[in-house]
Amino acid sequence: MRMSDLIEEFIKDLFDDTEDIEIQRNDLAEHFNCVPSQINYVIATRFKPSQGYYVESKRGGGGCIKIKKVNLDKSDYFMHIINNMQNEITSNEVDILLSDFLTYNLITEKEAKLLKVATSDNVLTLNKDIKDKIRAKIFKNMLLNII
Amino acid sequence: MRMSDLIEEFIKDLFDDTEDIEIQRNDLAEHFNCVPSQINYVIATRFKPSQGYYVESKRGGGGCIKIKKVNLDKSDYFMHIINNMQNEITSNEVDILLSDFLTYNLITEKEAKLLKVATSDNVLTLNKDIKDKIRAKIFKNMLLNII
DNA sequence: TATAATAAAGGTCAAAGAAAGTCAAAGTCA
DNA sequence: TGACTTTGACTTTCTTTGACCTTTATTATA
Repeated sequence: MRMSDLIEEFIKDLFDDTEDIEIQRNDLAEHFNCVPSQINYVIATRFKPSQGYYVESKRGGGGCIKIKKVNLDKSDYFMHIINNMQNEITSNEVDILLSDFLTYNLITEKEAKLLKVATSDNVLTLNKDIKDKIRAKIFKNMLLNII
Repeated sequence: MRMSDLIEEFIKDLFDDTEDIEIQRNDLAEHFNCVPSQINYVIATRFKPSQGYYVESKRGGGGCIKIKKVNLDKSDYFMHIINNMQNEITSNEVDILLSDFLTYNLITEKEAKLLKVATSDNVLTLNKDIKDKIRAKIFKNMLLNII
């Protein structure tokens, strides 16, 4: 499994029953035996606002990275995601959203599978720019129907 | 025997008792001493939706190709539909199929709705010729995952 | 005490690496 | 000859790594 996926999982496990966590970049990097900037990569790709996370950090001695999960009720959460989604989305981003939805039991496995399939790269054989737009449309519209 | 046939056989043997497998293109190519793109050829020609397979992949470090096998015996009717569908379909034709599926209780209302949304004209804002092709792909692949 | 130096975080960005995808030319074989 | 197969150069996507930068806190010093 990919290092970045492990780190992502690790961080998500920290949200046990709180919605606010704090990590130290260097410690985490050491724990995973990777360069510190990899933590930034994971946060940048897996904890974006459009995925329902807010991140803030502080440098200097005692610095840290705080990640906050927006925790709304089901339909608000979806609306948040839908509203904050750009009008394009990559299949990677879809994967991450789906895994979040599943984690919080917002959708069923079957629905996740259908969302995934309908928006997958193998199915949407189009140029990248237009593909990501169509994907976003399909995704949003399907989501609206699942709510 | 042809290389492609050997590779096909090899992959099919991986479906031992699971219906989901994962391969690494480069490893497989190395194993068979062929160029990596030959794996794509095998997948493209022997693991099509009409043959009951759903494929997805991911690039980059730790990337892989996942193939899912659909059990056809149970769903002759679906396979018949998938097999006989041209590689393009209009939204009207989708409607007709969906209403048939519902009539015979092959899918749920919810699934029908999702199929409809994901393939609707409003969502697939593309030129007609390409639109009907993409629609067919989405439809087939979603169906495979509903079976 | 105010200031300067140092240490201790975290941030950025681009290059390198690791997969898989595409496409068309060349080869094979019935 | 025409359909299928093999090959390889080139592309795209995603991840990993590292050198260098900025911000903040602490400590030493005039």
